Amino acid sequence: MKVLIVEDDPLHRSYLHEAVNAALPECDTVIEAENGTAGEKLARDHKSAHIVMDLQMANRNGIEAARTIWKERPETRILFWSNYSDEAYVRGVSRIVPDGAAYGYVLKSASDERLKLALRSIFIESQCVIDREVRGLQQKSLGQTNGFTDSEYEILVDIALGLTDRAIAKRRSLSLRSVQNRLQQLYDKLDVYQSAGDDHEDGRFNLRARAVTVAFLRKLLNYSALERAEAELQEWLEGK
Amino acid sequence: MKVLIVEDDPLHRSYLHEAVNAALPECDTVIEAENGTAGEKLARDHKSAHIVMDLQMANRNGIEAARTIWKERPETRILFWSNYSDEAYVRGVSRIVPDGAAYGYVLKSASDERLKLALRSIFIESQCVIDREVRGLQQKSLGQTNGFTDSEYEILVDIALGLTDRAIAKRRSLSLRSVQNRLQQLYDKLDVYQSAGDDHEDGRFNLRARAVTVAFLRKLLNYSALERAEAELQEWLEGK
DNA sequence: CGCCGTCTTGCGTAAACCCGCAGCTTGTTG
DNA sequence: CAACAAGCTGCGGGTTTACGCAAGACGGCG
Repeated sequence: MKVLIVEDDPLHRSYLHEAVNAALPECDTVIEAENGTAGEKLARDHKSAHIVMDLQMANRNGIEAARTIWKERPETRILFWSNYSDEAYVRGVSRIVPDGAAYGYVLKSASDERLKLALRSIFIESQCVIDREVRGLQQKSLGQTNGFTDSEYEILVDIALGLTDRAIAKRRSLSLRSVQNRLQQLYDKLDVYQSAGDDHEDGRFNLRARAVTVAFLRKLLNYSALERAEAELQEWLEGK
Repeated sequence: MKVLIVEDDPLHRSYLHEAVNAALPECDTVIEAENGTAGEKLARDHKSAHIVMDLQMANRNGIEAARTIWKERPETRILFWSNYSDEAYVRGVSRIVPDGAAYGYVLKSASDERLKLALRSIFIESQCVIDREVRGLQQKSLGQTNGFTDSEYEILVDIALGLTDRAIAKRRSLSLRSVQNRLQQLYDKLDVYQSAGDDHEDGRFNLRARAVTVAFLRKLLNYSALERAEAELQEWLEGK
């Protein structure tokens, strides 16, 4: 058995290396990549079926890399190992995991024990292992309670990118008014109307900009989500 | 000599611990904190004069912590050790360093050697050591070439927070029109007018929102900068 | 001191945005 | 099938933005 480790940070990389050796005696080879691009290439060359992947790497982030890897070989097992459980990441990951694929999401703050368990469960037993904290987000995100619909999230991204209502309408094939409806829905859920109890009418917010910031502060959005969205936008712009 | 290490990640923390021991034989005690809040407390209790500080920690980030520490004891020497050289961080740090204080900014990607050298230079020789890459940003940021004025940066933050023109005017004691002037200046510098060469008039951007995103993608802003700005905003709102 | 560049401010306009009202299309449920 | 909730869309109007034009204000500088 071969395991590929894709991770920026040399310290974490060698820690992972040890953890893999300790948890998987049946693993005879460990290879390492220090960014997403290299990771993709190695995965292809070695036909890796077992990958431990960091999200958030400078060069090309884990989600991008995982996406192309899964596109080529959907049965690949990937354990995501990340510092954060931002909703943006969680959403990003669950958007790209192929049907029935075995994968995992473990936080870096987890104990050695938990990491090793996750490694065995995913790579040997083909089980999905999702960190409890992350799991919570996923639930909330899928169930509607307090969570955001896909269309709400979509429009959030669109205004975050700086599109006008008209442009959004065109992109999503909606009428202007519908776009604005969704915006209002979004403003509602983000609770963007004034900072709590402040009744001065002068301290008003620009809802559109405020919504984006609030989303950021709540980790609904983060840098990597923006980056991806921007790339998609550019693509769309190309295609007229 | 006593050294205080403030760092989230246990791996990095122990790495730093070793590096300090190796670089500074004159150091007899090393204490560790795993977030900003704990760091501040330990610094106070131990009257630490030598600190290695991570930026970007979950609980309370390094800039906040450094600010309060420096407020109490401005002669404290702090070495910032960070993964990133976002302009937002660099700007954040240089805004809080007291006159004549010895401090350093080293990237985590630097070699062992460089880290050790920096430790000695700052703690023993009271020199400032700024990573070359970071230095570049600082220059650009101070010299006007291609960089952003303080007032431009200020208004960038204000729209990022989601304030209306009117609110900004009030906050910064300007007329509405002046605020809008500065905005235009900002839009200019960020080059927010249409995505390169696209002459379809439909693909237009909402300049205000777009500016924020572009700033984010260029790392002029980041999460921690937003967080701080938001806190300041709330303070201001309190004070009517 | 007069010239000049930078910054501030007011006026005015066209466009974009926020949003209530109301008619329609759907999918769901008893 | 009737009833109802949920989402799409057009209309209309009050606000906010973006920005050209032009008149001061302030700070060098020859």
